[in-house]
Amino acid sequence: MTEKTNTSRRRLSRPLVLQAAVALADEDGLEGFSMRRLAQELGVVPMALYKHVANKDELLDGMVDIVFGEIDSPSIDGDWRSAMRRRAISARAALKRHSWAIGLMEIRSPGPANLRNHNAVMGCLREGGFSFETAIHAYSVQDAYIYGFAQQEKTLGFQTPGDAGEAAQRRAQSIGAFDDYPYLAEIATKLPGSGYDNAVEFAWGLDLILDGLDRRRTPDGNPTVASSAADPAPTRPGRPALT
Amino acid sequence: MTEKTNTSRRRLSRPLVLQAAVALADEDGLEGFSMRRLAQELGVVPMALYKHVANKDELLDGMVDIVFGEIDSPSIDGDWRSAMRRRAISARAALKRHSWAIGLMEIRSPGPANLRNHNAVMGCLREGGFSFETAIHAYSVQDAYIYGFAQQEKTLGFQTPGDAGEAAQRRAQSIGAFDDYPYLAEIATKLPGSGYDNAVEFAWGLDLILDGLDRRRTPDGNPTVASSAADPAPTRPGRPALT
DNA sequence: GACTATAGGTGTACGCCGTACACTTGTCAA
DNA sequence: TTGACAAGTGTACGGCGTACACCTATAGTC
Repeated sequence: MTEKTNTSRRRLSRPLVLQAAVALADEDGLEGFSMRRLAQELGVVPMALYKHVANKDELLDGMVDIVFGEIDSPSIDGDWRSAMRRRAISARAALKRHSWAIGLMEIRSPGPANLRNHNAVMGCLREGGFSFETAIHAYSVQDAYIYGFAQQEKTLGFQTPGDAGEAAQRRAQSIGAFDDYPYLAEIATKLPGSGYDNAVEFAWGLDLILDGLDRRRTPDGNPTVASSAADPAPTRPGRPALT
Repeated sequence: MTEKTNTSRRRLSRPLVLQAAVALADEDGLEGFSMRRLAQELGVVPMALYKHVANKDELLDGMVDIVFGEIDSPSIDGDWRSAMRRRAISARAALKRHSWAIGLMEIRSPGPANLRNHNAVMGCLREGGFSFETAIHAYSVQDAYIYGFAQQEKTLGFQTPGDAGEAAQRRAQSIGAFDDYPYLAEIATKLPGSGYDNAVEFAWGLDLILDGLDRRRTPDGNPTVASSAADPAPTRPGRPALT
């Protein structure tokens, strides 16, 4: 089970390499992930990989785009709010499945799935009645929250309600910090019984943000950045008029 | 200017090592940062560092806690909202100064400055009238936003309004994606003239979140998690009663 | 079926990395 | 002056990404 478990025989291909790479990172995290480990997993010598990917960075780009491909692309028609909510929740799920990707989603140079998703988000907001400026803001605040939350969730590393409090308690006690930090102590003692759940936590903040966006969506909202009069969304099917 | 510019002579110390490490990471980023480079910068052989830090991980812990120390700790008395706003803005500033720390703030095991800050935030919320459950939510959504925004800002890498549009344009064009992604194209063409500013952007989302928190702060707010009746904050000066 | 071009797998090697372990040396208390 | 001990040194090991030259198995032609 440790050697060449995967994929019958040699004769690699780029998709096969990418897929094996994602699987390996899912298992071992990004620290355990190396070109040499991946090659071994594929039953091949390390340098063989370089016939299919330019280098490790480019490999990571491809892996990240696979994760992007697992995120719901909102449709342009329909309720912007529920579409955004669905996308955010599916993004959190994807990042939970592939938590090695969390630091990378925004760093690697964007692949096709990334571009498609981002275009769809922006389109959904524009067609949902957001001005250009406000759509940019809305985009920014949502993505910051999604990726930031995923990062936190990865760190704290508890998923079941039971674990949550234990983790907090272990942490605080290991520092011996209860006396100096009464409010942290409150967390350590109260969280265990509170039925804390990361999915609920994520939704709470997400809905707070979506509420706020809805409230700022109206065309008479505050244009915080220089903007001209009416700004219609790009013409739908093809390429918009771009001066 | 490349060799032993720093700190006159040998005779290291832990704070000196940490400080030099932060400086080096500020300059070269985390990729360029290695024990060997740091030792060289200090005019010392690599193994000398290990007399003052246990290993690279522990060194990173110390570096991160220095960054935490540069973040405003909110005071417990006074307006919770302005205190939270100040903390968030100072956190963004610190992460901008030390952008290498962005992926690390939540991963490394917490140091004293970290604990102090987190305790102060929780205290500020509790004394500001948030129920325990809501304070946890408030905490989570704020930190996710702050760290997520910092991550995005680091990636996009533009700071001056001028750069912003150029970066977007360069990005989109390098992919040749204009035709397929009209809404991304809109960003690429409109952002340059819009006076985009990361500080404004950050504040927009931050205020959206703080508005939402204020709206949910009232004691009759929705206790999403199991909670008993009245839950007073921990008694102020010393350690609260913890059953 | 034999021949050959070439895509794809191999072997070796280099310079980086973190750090274990045994050593020398500089400093300060007695 | 001495000697203990903290601090800096030198050497070495295994792992990393990957450059470069090499071999080989397949596929298209006759």
